[in-house]
Amino acid sequence: MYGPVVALKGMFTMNGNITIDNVGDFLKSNNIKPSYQRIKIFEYLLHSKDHPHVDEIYRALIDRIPTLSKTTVYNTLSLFIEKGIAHMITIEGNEIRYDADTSEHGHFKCDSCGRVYDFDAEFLDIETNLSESFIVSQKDIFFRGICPACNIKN
Amino acid sequence: MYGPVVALKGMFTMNGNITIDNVGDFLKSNNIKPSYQRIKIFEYLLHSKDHPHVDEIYRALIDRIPTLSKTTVYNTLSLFIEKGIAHMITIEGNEIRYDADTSEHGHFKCDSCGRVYDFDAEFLDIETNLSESFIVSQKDIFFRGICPACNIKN
DNA sequence: AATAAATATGTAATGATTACAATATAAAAT
DNA sequence: ATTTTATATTGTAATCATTACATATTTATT
Repeated sequence: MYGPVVALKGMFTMNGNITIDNVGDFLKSNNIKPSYQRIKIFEYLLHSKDHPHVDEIYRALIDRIPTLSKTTVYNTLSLFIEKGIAHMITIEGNEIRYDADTSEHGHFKCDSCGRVYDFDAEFLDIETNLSESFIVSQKDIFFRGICPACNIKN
Repeated sequence: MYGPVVALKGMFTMNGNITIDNVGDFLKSNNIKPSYQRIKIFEYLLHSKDHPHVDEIYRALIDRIPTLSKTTVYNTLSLFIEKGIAHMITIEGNEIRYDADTSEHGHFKCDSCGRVYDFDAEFLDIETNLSESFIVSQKDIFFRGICPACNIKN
């Protein structure tokens, strides 16, 4: 799961500005055939900072790809997750959000405005009583509360 | 939010065996009128270890409360969350689960069998770069992977 | 008991996700 | 190049959890 692709992953998730060609190569190197839709969807994931739902991705791309189907967005995201180049993040129960930044980081959701913020977190520091027999493949940290912008207003 | 009720909370969430009367008092002390449905729903939350969805709660209680409505389950859980005696936990995108254990702990979901395990985690140890202007009211840690039982099988 | 307030219920509506069959595109083979 | 095969995309319909809302029931108050 964490083969030589990891380096590429870092390269792409750290800076937000990459070209179409690179995304194609990136998909190929993860055993994903780089169709136009897949490239555009992954590009959007990379550049969007707000952990979009499927509907946001669809609405953002429908102008450029008039034939785009929501099913394709669902299928493509499932594929990305299966191949490990995107994460499904669990912010709230009834809306699935996606994140191309597969590096470990936390999410903060503001209960007032609904915005989702990223933050860095030292996952290695978390001490748990989980036995070694549990194979952990993904770690998520999720905080909620009131963000600075909303705190000032009220 | 963290008033004198905290002690009671601890009392109830640590051991699983309590009487109906206690739950009634507990609800009252949290400004919730203890109707029969509310008591039964909270009892089920307390005794179930698998972080049930609404549907599980409903199916578990419909025999004892034949007139029970799913809407009541939803309303009641929303009330519990509003009053701070239950948490909505975000295990996966399309299913909301509930937990009466409001003490800080992590959840592990097995990708193979789907079971959800609790584990203790030292939340205070988590170092983040979140500015102090963020008011954090809830912290969740969520791991996923393969549990020991499924690991042996495969 | 009568009135008012709070709870519970049932039905219908919403909205995200999935299933599935059909179409289109790309790759491989002859 | 044409046929064949596999892969990807699309659209429609079905499913399922959740919410909205109006009605009925229960509980509390006078």
